[in-house]
Amino acid sequence: MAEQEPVRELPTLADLEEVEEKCRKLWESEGIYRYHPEAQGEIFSIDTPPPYVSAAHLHVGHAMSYTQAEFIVRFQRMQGRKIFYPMGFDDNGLPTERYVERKYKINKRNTTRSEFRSLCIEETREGAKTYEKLWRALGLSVDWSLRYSTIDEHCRRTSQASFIDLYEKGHAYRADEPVLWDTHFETALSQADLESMERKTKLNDIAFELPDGQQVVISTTRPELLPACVALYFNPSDERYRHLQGKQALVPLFGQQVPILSDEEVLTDFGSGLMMVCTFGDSEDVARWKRDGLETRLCVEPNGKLSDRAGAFAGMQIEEARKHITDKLREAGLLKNVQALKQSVSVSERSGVAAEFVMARQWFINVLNLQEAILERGHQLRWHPEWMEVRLRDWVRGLKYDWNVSRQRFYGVPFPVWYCAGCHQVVLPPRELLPVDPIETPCPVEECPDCGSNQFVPEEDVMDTWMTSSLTPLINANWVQTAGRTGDMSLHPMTVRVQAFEIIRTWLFYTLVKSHLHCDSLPWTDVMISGWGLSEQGKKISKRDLEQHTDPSGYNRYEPYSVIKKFGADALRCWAAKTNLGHDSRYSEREVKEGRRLVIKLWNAARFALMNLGDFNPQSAPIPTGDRTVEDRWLLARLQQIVEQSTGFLDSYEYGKAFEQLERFFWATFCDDYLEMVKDRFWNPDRYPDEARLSAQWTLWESLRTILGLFAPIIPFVTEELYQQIYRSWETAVSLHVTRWPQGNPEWVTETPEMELIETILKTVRSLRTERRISQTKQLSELVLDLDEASPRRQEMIRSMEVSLQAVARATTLRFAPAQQESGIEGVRLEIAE
RNA sequence: GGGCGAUUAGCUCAGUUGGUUAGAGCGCCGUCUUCACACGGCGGAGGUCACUGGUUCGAGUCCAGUAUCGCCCACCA
Repeated sequence: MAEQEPVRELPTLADLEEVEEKCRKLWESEGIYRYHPEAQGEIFSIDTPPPYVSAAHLHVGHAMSYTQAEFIVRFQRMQGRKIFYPMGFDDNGLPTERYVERKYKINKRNTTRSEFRSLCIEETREGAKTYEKLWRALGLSVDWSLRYSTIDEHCRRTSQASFIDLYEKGHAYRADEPVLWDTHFETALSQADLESMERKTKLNDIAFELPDGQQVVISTTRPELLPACVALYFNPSDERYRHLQGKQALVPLFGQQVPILSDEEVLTDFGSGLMMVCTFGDSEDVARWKRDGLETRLCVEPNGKLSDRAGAFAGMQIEEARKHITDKLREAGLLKNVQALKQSVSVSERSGVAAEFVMARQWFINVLNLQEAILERGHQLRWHPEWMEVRLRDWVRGLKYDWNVSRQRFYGVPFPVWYCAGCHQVVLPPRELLPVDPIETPCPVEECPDCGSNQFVPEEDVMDTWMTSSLTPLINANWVQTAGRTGDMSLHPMTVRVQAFEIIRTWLFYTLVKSHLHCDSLPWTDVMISGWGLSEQGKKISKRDLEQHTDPSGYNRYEPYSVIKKFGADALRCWAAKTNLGHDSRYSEREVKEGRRLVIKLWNAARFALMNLGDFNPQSAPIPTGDRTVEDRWLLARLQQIVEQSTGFLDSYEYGKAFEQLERFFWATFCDDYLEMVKDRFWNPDRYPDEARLSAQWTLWESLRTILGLFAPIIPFVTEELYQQIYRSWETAVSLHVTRWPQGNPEWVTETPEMELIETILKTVRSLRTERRISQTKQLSELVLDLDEASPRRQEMIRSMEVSLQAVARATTLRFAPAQQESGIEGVRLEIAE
């Protein structure tokens, strides 16, 4: 125990911001979030999303999901676990590149790789500062010494080692195939980079000519792909076209001959029942091209313009070409019909442009052959909430392609690969050289082991950003053994992955794949999936929302840092705590204000307690629970129940339920009822034996301390300050957040049947006061109880509780006499007098 | 077209394994200020628990179906 005297008075709460700042400084200077590898105990480690720093349009939704995870961290820390809580930043990827492109008005074509990269690095550094400032302001109990950035040396080494390991184990392959392509960023994409979008389009019926001069009509939404047309298909059961089997048709405007083939999957009732297949309009075209060995006639260039194959239309963008080709067909009388059609198309998630197919040589990771294994892994995880698992299941079952990991971009981790100029053999560097950039580093191998050539070509592509972020558990566990980094493979699998639902198909899925392939294990044992914070209207908070509501004072109601400035981090956290895990939540400033009210109420309740503890010595012998007054035992019994429930809820990630019942208990039971009942013992000490007053003091002292502990994970700041002001000098822990989670006391559970009477009388008297416009705190001259019709047993019980009843009514005297008002207790009537 | 989630008081939401007159906060109405807090206390009004059937002694809670909203997925060219 410390030497200093306890604070015997709490000031009124003047400045919340100041209190929070004080706590931040304390936590930092005491290093209470530090991970201690050498300490004893069970590890609780958290794999938390490294945000895209450049997409720095932070809103309260981000604050919500990070905070929800952090409630659990604080709880587990107080449970005595060794907390490993790193924070990462994801600097790779198209979001960063797009941000830089827009900010500096540059693109892939008019800048150099190194210039582009340095701008990205600069921007991400700035972005990371904004995030770190917010996370600290929010009170996230992150160990900042464990931070990583997906572009830093350790992460590059880890991703490159991952690639090499996968290659050596035969899970990575290079293939020249039609790949999903983003014509804006001019890079390949993977299936996970797509999202589907509804759009209105036109279904065009176009006439093709047969050798005999007859016409057949096909239906297509993409007439601009006529130059790429390689076949027509009909359904073999379709009598209209059966006679065409094996014949050739002439493509209008472009003149190539294409075979007419049949396929059972062609719908007879869609359009004319005759479809054209191009290289490539969609994934179905790709499938038929592969299956039937169709010709390859690409007409869309990587930049989204039509190639020379399109003749007069070459150089036009797709949309533009569509219009011109349609016009031309119409002029020629070959456009037989046009109808509106609603269509869902795959677009690139990052650029929003429709995905095309382009032939390109790319690196792939085998995932199609892992579907069963990953489903099994997914099932081994403990999901919170459980129903989120179906999102992974649906995604894995719907996989169509292996994972394309090549990106024709600048800002990302390079492939650690050279190719032999002679025989194209893949050449990999030894692991100790990692990370490498093959563009800047000469190939470490002198001559090709296959052909002896000493000329090598570097791989110029970078890896998909998920190649790195899928490794966060291995980055944290220092799988590649980077010197000087904290963490080792005892951390893998980690305890819990926390993230929102939309990246289950990417981050969660790919991470499962990586740990499965590298370590034959799960990456973590638990996953905690949060929902989204939405606008008041229930919509995704957009960049425009953030910009529109900026008022001159600099306050923006969706911007978490200004919310914290205005209402306090504790208040914002309360809002996050009110949303059940996995559910979206409409942001509501009202709810944040409610949180602030709770913080203030807590302060004031503590202030009240302290006012009555001036002569209390916590080192004296406690009064045994059994010897305390019925009110005190009643409070303690309820508190014990709350302790047990809170613990159970938080253990199963149900912070929302824990908070809800705790808040209700604190406000209604502790403040409104218990504190009111206990006042009389302090205001009129002469009516009570010393033990009754001491009983109240012990109960206040212990229950307030317990309440602070229970609230600590949700509202860490104000509870810390109260701990420091009131309890610190009597305890050893430097911070509330490294004290043990409240255990309560099994002895607190006692039966207090009398309290039912007291509560009933309290309610009735309050009601009468309100009805007669008497202040609740005003001392009444008299409480009259009429027991004439009560049972002898009840009479006896009531008479034994005179002091309590008088106290609860705040009456100077208690008299038994006839009365008129129903008391709520059978056979008992009462009356009050001012 | 398939899947998941939601539908409970004016608003935002709780309602554990089906069990007596369905809860909270905000808002509203009324009222109370020497003695923690008016960012407070007390009292009150307000709900055919989306709809239709079914199981049951009994359903907001279980089953089937319908509708509306949101999200995810899906090749109808």
